[in-house]
Amino acid sequence: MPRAGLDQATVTAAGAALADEVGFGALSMGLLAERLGVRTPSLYKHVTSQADLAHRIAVLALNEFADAIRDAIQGRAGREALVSGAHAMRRWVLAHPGRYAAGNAAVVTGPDDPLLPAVQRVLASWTAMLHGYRLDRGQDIHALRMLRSMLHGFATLEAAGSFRIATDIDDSFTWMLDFIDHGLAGNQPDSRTAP
Amino acid sequence: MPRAGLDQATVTAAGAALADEVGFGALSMGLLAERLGVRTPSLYKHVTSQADLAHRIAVLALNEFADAIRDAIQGRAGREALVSGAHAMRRWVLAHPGRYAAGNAAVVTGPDDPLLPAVQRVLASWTAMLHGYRLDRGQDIHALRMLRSMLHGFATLEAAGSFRIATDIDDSFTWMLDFIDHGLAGNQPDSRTAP
DNA sequence: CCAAAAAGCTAATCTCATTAGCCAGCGGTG
DNA sequence: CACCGCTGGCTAATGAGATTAGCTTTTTGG
Repeated sequence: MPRAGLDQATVTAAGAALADEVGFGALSMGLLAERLGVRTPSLYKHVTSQADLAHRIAVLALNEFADAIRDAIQGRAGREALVSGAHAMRRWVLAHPGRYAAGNAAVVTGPDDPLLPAVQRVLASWTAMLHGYRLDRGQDIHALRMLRSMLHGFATLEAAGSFRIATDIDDSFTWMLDFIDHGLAGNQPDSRTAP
Repeated sequence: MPRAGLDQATVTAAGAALADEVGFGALSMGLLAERLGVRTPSLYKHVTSQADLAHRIAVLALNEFADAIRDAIQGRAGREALVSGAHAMRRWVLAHPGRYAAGNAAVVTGPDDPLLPAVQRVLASWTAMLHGYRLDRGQDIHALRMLRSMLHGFATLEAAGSFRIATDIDDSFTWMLDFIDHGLAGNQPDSRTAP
């Protein structure tokens, strides 16, 4: 019988896809093996452990995530960049909840962990976007943390189904971005939208 | 030999304490049993399953969480209430990471789930706090969602050790609360603090 | 003091992750 | 074309955890 022809990348990609389908927490070696048409122990020829698999999925996920945000911010500035980037992030998380969870659960293991550059890429995009607001020195780090908190919090709460009231969640997200934009733009409500 | 004298409440409380110590994810029936000086199967005389235990911990946690926020907001309004409540929440999460994780992982199972009133209590406190800002009709729900996203996001990122830069995290938290307060107060930076 | 309910315990089952050891397909070499 | 070594897949076995079954003994109401 011919071999399945798996390799690290294939197994990782399949794991990521499966995590999106069944939830990162429900991802198991057995389920993944079945999905790949192989017996469970065979997976260990490509990943050293379930933790290793999870880490590889996280690296893959964070790079895709970084790509999505970078592309959404490209060529835009200020409010445009904020809104585009934030919506891209939200869309990506809703489309890839398992990958997002894997990325959040991952821990940097050492100085040459490929997770590190992936994380940096995400932060670099947000930082570049914030530069458009020309904040005072020292405010950048606070604004970045606030932005991350807000977007990450919104994404996880939404993914967890914690927004239960009927009011449209899209509206809340847009409202929140407006709030941030106005605040960052220096409390000058209409300065950016007036003709 | 005398009995250990356990009951549901004791087991749940011990489980919550253990979750705070070792992390909610590392909580196991065996570890809890050992902590209580009993054999693992004995726990099943008090909780029906590990999922049941986790749910009970979540209910306990959310009620304690609600208490902390209610107490912090009591007797204050506007910025005072926001800052006090937010700091109380942050302090509570840092002191009880396992409980907080249990509360987040919990899912409402039915219409008479005791988790429901606990969640409502938390939301009610935040809603009451926001009333102090006299927002326009329809804005409340958006502001509430933004507040939850921001605080939950900050708390989870901080608990996960995701804020790695040296800059003081306390400062970022305070900066974020100022940002929110200013925005909610209607983009009138000094209207609330001027004599 | 007695009987039933409650709370512990041991032994056994099941699900998973992981390891050990065997065997066959594949690619390159003579 | 036959051969060799590596690699990827397989079966069998181990070990941690959750959970269940069934037995025993403390507790408690009468």
